[in-house]
Amino acid sequence: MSLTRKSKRKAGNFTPAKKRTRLSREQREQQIVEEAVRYFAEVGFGGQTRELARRLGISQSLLFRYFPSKDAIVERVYEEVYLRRWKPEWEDLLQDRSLPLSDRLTDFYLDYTRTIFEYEWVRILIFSGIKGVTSYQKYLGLIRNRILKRICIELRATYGLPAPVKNNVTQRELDLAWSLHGGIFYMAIRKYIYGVEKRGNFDPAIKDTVASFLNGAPKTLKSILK
Amino acid sequence: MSLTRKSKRKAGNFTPAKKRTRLSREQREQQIVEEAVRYFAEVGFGGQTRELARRLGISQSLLFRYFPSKDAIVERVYEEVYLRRWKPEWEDLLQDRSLPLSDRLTDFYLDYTRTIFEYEWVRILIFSGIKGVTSYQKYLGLIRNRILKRICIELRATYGLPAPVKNNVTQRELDLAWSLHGGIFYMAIRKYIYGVEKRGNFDPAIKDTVASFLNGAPKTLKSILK
DNA sequence: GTTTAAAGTGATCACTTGATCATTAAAGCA
DNA sequence: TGCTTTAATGATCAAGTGATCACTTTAAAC
Repeated sequence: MSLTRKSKRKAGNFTPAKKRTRLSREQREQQIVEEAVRYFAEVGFGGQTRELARRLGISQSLLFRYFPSKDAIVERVYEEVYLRRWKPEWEDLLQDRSLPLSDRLTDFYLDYTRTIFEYEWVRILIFSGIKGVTSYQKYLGLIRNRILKRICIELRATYGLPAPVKNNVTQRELDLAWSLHGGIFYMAIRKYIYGVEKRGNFDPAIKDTVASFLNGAPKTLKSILK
Repeated sequence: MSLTRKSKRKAGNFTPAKKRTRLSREQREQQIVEEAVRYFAEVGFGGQTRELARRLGISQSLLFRYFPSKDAIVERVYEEVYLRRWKPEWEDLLQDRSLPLSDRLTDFYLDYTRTIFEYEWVRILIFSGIKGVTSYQKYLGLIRNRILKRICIELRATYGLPAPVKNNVTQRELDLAWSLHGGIFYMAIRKYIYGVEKRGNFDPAIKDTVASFLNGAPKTLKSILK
């Protein structure tokens, strides 16, 4: 490619019969955000505004009429991805003692992974960790406090161990719950980050993992809690 | 800042008494690689050659006398990080049936994590996944074939299950081993990617995780293998 | 001390990339 | 239909960014 910028400009002679589509503020913004999620999930946050605009079929400058900067778009992408995917009913399900714990845990992880195991979600989550963004740290806080802590409490209740004082579980218990969670989440990493997993359905693997955890953790827990 | 590029050049009048250090080809190359590992681990592969040169205290152009392109530097960083950390003795340890399997598994994961749980290693591994680099896919292949498959075979031998034909274990068995591995590896991700873990020593968590796995997996395995 | 091979540098190129702004053109309203 | 509002655009700026190359300097060989 040897054309200079200048000659490129001059070359634009025949106008290719374009018609501007004029959307409402809200519609266009929504459209930009959706495409930004897709685009940045694919290429990372190093992606260019020009390419994003091209995919949207709009001019690059229009992006800056909706967002003050690229960073603002990125910030919005986080929001979109993290906040829209938390189901409060997960917490209820986990502590519904009318069901066996094995059913609760299995159902939770089947639904959790159905919600989370998605190309865009997993990749943006990893990208944001790398960029040092705190949104995902907040998200991990939710997992820890709303899910894993709950799991520890229910494990104690189910296997005849003393209930924790003021819901304070020990670090070692929590670590055990993290290893369950991490084992399941790592399936998503293998699939969406490394592309070494082709299958779409992890349900059998998840069921086995939860079953194995429930077979083994109680004994370990008992020894942890003396 | 309103200086143009041109005026900036002209402004360089007093020379700050610099003395070039002249190293041998091998020494300088080694130095560049080492700093590149540190630098790219910190900021990702989007980092600039100018900044890398600044950290090395050399001119940016010198980098291109040692590597034909930035990509070549990146490629070298992968090599450095992946290939130098595989210990063949791990495979021997895992199949040494004179030791109880629980000892073998625990010792392996304690040593594996001591080798791998390092800022540079974990971050570059994640970056390379994002860039679609195949080196890490190869690495995951090693884990799968040399470690996890071995673990499945030893589990069968230890718990009186039929040995696999030609060392071919089932997908479900392998998934279970992956969930152990992922659970442990996810600790590193939480620490080095998300920075939500401050402690340096994961040994107790690893011991508990392995113990819990060995308590629970055999029963699940038996049902998997009918 | 001189010579000289090669390590090292500064200036510069060509291109990229986020951001700005004067201008253009759709759509709603009179 | 003409008027007004504001969504949308193209050209352009300024600061990067990887890469190149003619020239400079160092340290080992003689």
